[in-house]
Amino acid sequence: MDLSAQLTAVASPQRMRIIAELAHEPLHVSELARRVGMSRALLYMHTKKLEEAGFISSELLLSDEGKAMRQLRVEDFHLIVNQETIRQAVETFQALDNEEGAS
Amino acid sequence: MDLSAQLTAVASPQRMRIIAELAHEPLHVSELARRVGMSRALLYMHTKKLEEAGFISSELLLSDEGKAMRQLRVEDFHLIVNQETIRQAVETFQALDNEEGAS
DNA sequence: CCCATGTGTAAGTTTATACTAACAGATGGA
DNA sequence: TCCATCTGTTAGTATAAACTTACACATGGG
Repeated sequence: MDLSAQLTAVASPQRMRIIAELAHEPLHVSELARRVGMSRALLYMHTKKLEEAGFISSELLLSDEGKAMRQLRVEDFHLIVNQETIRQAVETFQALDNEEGAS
Repeated sequence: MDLSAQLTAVASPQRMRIIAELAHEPLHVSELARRVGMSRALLYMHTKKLEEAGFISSELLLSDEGKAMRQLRVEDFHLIVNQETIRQAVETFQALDNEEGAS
């Protein structure tokens, strides 16, 4: 997962809101949807991006009533964005472009 | 300029490429367009976003031949993205939402 | 005068992202 | 059985971002 994709995933205010909410405590999908005020379908798209970028993780649990629930939690992460890290990221995806073009 | 807007501005691979190029040396618009391989019109949109977010700055100069040229250069910046900075950013734009709603 | 270089910008198209509505299935309790 | 809760997913729409094309204008040199 390159820096650009990670930043794209985290740049959205809605997804920041999700991270902030989960940083307070892990929650299952429906409860999170209520707290941030969005549909599960939409939340699903956002959490999918966050999970692919490594910001959150999910685990299937059984609640006390025996119902399956997906619990979401925040992963530890620490991104630094400056000239140096950007230069490195650009070198990385230029290398990837060369591989594709060389076939 | 909030964190979300800054991250949105810098998350694009094309804009990262522009920053990396300008980090090497300041350039005028047409020269930068040639190096990154895009039209001036498109470059204008990208540099506008980068300038609004504070990543680059521009200055109108006169070249040796007396032609007006806009020189672009990278500003110093250092963004940190973790649970703490995201939590702060979310508080900030929730406060803004309240101001709007209170009118 | 015309051409090459530089500047900015408006208008339209295309593509990606965000979002809504609707479906299908499971469990436990009244 | 029916209702409330939970899960996942598809298909369509609406909005935003990215990109192209084309214009207008300035300077210096052949």
